[in-house]
Amino acid sequence: MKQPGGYKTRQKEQILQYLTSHEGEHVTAQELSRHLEDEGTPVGTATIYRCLDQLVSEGVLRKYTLDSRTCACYEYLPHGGECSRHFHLKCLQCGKLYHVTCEHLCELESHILEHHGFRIDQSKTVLYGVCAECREKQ
Amino acid sequence: MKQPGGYKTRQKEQILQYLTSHEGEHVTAQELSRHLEDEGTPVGTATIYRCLDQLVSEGVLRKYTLDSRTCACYEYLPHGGECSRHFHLKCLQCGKLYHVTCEHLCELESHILEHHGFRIDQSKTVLYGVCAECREKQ
DNA sequence: TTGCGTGCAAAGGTTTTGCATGGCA
DNA sequence: TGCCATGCAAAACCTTTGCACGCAA
Repeated sequence: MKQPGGYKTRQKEQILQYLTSHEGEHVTAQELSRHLEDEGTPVGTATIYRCLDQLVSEGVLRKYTLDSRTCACYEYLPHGGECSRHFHLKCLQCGKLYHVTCEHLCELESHILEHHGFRIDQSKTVLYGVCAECREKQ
Repeated sequence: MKQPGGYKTRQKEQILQYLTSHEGEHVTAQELSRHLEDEGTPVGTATIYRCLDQLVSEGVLRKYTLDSRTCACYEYLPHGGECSRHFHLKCLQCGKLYHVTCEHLCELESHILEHHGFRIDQSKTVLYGVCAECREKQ
């Protein structure tokens, strides 16, 4: 999580606006570019990538690289700072992101720290899998 | 998991040989290419990718896409894939990847499945944090 | 001999970089 | 005014594809 970030520009606001209105979904740079063009307010590719990177380093977005896609996905993180206190479960099928606060996970964290010497950074960690809803559909 | 695959060639054997001798590590196509060139037995890029894809579809290798890397990683699956039930811990500072097989993690998996209805896919999940070595340095 | 495997080069797609210009504060 | 942000184009990368030739079975 860094400083407030630089100037406020039309491009930056539009990019963030799109991401926030697609909470819980993963968005690619290309989708974003296409959307902004359709809106009649195109933004250069380089700018899109630069803004996304900036938002990621500010902790506003999270960057994913899913196997199914050939390109990176970005997702808005709604709960800001709170996300460092719980784990994230990301459904590979519907793309939904679940925020889980659970003693088991806290225990896991301390177990790994004590027995494996590794301090997990919850804000960077995402557990991937398939959620209950999607499993029922099958 | 498919049939035995086609002909046996020098290139195919060397690629598999490298992967098996680096069990537990994530290898990229580029590293593989570089290695084979250093050995004095270079293999064309296209061939490398074609062989890797083939081995993945045969279930011999697993393909990853880690966030930190921009390219895909491949890993040999020692026991036909089913027994490689371990989690990955990735150090954000030194970049090292740790493979952890631990009952605690298996329990965690079943806990999340039972209590949260979410089936974790270990092959897609990487726990990020800081390893013991890097923490000592600080 | 048959047809898959290989290597080269070119194409394709995503992301980054250089540089001059534009715009916020 | 001082910087950062933007846009364009080109570059840098990773991966795939087309095609002629090579080689395993």
